[in-house]
Amino acid sequence: MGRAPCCDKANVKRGPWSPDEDATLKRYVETHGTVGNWIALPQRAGLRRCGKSCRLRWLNYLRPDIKHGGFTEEEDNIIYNLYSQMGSRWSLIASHLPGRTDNDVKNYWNTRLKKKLLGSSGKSNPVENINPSTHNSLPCLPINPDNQAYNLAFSDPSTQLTQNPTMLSSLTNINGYGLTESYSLDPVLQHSSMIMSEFGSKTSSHSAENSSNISDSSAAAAAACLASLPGDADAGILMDFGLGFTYDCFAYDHDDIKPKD
DNA sequence: AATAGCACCAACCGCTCGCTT
DNA sequence: GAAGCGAGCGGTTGGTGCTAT
Repeated sequence: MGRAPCCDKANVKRGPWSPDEDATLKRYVETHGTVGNWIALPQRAGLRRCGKSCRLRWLNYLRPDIKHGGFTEEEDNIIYNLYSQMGSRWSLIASHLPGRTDNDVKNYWNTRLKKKLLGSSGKSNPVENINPSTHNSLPCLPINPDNQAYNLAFSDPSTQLTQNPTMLSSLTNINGYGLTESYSLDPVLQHSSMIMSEFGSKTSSHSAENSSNISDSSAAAAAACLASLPGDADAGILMDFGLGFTYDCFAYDHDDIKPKD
């Protein structure tokens, strides 16, 4: 048996809200507050609407402190940074933007910011250089003829790589890369990082040439991460070790990053 | 002027979480 | 501990207006 519906769908109105309905809901909430039962609210307020619909209408549109449209550059940057750290946790991201709702931020991201990032000028499309990686699979790094050192930035600053056997084993056995330095606090990104450089043999199966299937969300996360960097880094590698972040680790060319002023 | 395609955004849907009984 | 319920969340859809052809 399925779950009981939250309202009688045959007897509730759907679609856009009329000014009268808005006024009724607003009047009711301003008088009685939002604390309590949203499911019972429409009946008490005299609205033929689903309680969930009332809640959404109030939170996303009628609340007095709501800001609509006109996202600032500063807000864009906050969204970039937070999305790169936590992915599509819209309510959390919105909580850092006074007057913005999760729906607003989500719509703004999906319709504008994502496109802006993936097609950004000046920085090449990170999708070209990043491989998809999945839980417990080996991260994929590009072939690196110049023995380039990569910096690794972790989504969770408290990540203890050396105490995480799965992650450490993966990183030290992939693609001929090796960890050459111990932990430090990255002076640019302000979170823990680790230098890794290439050595030994490489396997072509992990080469950048095979990196065409990156998912949309991973590409967006990578783009957001690159956008948040202060320098000219134009590519990086996302790594997901299943720690609960959109990506757990981000490898990038450290020479591209300029120190903060 | 007509219309096809696109962008935007409000609203809906289904799921999970957490609280209460 | 299990079941029931409401709140909250994120993904998706559909309507509307704008732009290009």
